[in-house]
Amino acid sequence: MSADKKKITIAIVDDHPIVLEGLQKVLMQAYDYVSTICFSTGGEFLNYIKKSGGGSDIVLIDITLPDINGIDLCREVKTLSAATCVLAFSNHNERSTIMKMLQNGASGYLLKNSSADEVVACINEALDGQIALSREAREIMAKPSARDLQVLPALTKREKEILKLVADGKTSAAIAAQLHVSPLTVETHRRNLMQKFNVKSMTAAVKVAMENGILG
Amino acid sequence: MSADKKKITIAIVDDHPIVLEGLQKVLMQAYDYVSTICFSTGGEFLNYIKKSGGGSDIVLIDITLPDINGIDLCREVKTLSAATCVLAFSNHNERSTIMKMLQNGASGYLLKNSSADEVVACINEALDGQIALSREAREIMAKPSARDLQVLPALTKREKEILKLVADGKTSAAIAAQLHVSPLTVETHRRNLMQKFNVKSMTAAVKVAMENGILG
DNA sequence: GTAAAAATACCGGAATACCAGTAGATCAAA
DNA sequence: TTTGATCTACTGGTATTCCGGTATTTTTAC
Repeated sequence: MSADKKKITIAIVDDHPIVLEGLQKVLMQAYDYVSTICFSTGGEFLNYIKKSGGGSDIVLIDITLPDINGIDLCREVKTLSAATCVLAFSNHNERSTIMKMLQNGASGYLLKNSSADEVVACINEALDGQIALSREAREIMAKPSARDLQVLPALTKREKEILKLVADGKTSAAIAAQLHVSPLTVETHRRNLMQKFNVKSMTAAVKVAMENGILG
Repeated sequence: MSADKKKITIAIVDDHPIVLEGLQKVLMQAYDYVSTICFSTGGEFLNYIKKSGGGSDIVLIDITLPDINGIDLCREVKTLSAATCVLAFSNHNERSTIMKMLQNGASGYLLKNSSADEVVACINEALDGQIALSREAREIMAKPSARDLQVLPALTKREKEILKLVADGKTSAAIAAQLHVSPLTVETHRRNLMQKFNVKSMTAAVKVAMENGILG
């Protein structure tokens, strides 16, 4: 892989100083003409884009950040500066997370356990206009589990509210009293919830909801 | 802080090559007389201890490793080589995880978002024979939440089995048939489960169990 | 302004879960 | 070997959920 002749700018947004150090070291070794610029929060990077007018060629974004999640940050970056290639650099190995990043305009996804070579290879692919996934990310995308394909039911506000109260062990009567509605209404919501989750009892509905982070 | 005159050996066990690079860079800058040695699995490090007879002065261990968890690895390291100071270097910010590491003989706990200075300071403290916690780890230890203090009920094999089936939406009759016992027995287990979790319905029990990773 | 979605509400009845208390059988550890 | 924990099982009764179908009102969105 020949080094790029024109100077490229790589930004890194990660709140782990040690990771910042490691990436900088790896990138300096791999590229002759590169400048790296580090940020520990999403806000700092967005400010930089606005002030510098254009931003970096590449940005590596951690999913977990102190002020904003990497998925939303990715969308904002692409809105402000469409030319910037966003690569996720994260520990999250859920298929749904990778999907969300790509949906929001990311050019690729790197698991944090990627080797230095892999990181550099992915950056090159991204610069080349391709979608760059690290080895493990590719594997995750290749074999979706049954759970990945299961479409989560869209719950209404009221349904979520009632689901939470049911999960707290409250009876329909107690919930009705608390929400100032008829117990019969609560019963209807329960039934709709079970239908949406495609389960036979609220116990199972709570389990599925917990698995998918809808509750708690 | 004056640099140590005698040569110290720092081992790092982490399956993230970038973190390895970063730590190496930081340690090289901070210490004149230091040699670092990296491992990406717990097994590799244990082999190294056995072969080298004694191991390193300090070892930084990630909690999440491919072959063994950092807590068990810590215990094994201390058994093989009591003189080695173990420092956890992890993303896990649960109070219970920090407690478990300390219980198993760790000399300290560093969150991965620690600064380079903090890492060096903690290593020095550990070398000095003290317990070294990073700023955030100290904060976590200082204010335990209600959930941290809540003692999880110890469930028997059978209880776990029945809890899982209940969470799948099965009725007592169905569970009884599956396990070849009386439905009345299943009812008794249900009641004991609710009592242990201190909740009023199995729905709530499932929620608490899911929150604490008892259920898949 | 109108159609779709959501929230509300009802009936009757069957199924199931929850409650309180008790107790024999089994098995592992002290 | 005896004690404690676990698993098993029962009686009898009450409370609650779940099922089916239906329908009005309020919000939301195009």
